[in-house]
Amino acid sequence: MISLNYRDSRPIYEQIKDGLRKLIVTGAIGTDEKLPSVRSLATQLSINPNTIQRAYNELEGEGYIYSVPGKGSFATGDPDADASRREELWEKTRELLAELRYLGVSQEELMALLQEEPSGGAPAGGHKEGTR
Amino acid sequence: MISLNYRDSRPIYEQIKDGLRKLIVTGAIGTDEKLPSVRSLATQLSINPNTIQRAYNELEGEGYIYSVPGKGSFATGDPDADASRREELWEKTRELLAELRYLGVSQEELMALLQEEPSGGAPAGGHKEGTR
DNA sequence: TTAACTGTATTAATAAAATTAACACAGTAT
DNA sequence: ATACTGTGTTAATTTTATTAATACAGTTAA
Repeated sequence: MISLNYRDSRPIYEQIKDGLRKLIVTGAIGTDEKLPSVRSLATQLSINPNTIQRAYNELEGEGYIYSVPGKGSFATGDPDADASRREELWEKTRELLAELRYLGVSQEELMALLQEEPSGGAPAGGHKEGTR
Repeated sequence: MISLNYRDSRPIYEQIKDGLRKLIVTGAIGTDEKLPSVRSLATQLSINPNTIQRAYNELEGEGYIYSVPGKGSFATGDPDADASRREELWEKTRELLAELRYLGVSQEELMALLQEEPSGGAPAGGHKEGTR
């Protein structure tokens, strides 16, 4: 489900955050779908539960998941509460595009990337309201 | 020229790398233009020269600058040697787009971002979110 | 040639951050 | 009742980042 790269300089909890977020935004983990429990994921990845909890906690703070004590953690379907995150991503994308252009990527290629099949991901239609 | 954010969890040398890279890929620092010296930038930012050196060293490894002992460090003009970096950025962009879509950004808005003036980076008005 | 720059390198000490460890508490489900 | 679940706390440990103090060699201009 998630793979860790210990040669990566980035902290483990960051890698976990990115991995889970990717699964969520691509739709691999659907709305209100249950994520692995803190302890099970810790066991699976052979790391400390506290590290997982940190990742989950921050993901919840960013609006990507919500947690119900005693039940579990679930993927959020409606993340629109987070406008600053969108601003941040917007700027980051702008910078990435600038760098890609610098590296010789043409406008046509970038256009093609944009037209790519959105990986079955974002639920274009409505979404279900969960218990929140 | 470069600003540091000590509240940011990211290491200083990473912030410096990103800042300089951004200046280079946007053309703010032109081809073969001289970068501030290791010591002067360290003094300017009130940090240790070794930290600057680390940033410069890694940027050189990634092909964005080249250094001449005794003379200085300069921006690279022809970075095409680095194909893996492009691959990495490509994938990163793909993930960013997926997340932006998940956050409700429409294809039209993304298209607009792509059409933006590549150089000055004129915001061309906010990308205010519509009906949600 | 001297003086003041430049990048580079090395080793050690210190500071900061991440990770682990060992628990405890309370809610949920079977 | 038992075994899950998320959450919280405190401390120890490990890893990483940063600083410190030098040194060496090439460059540049006075």
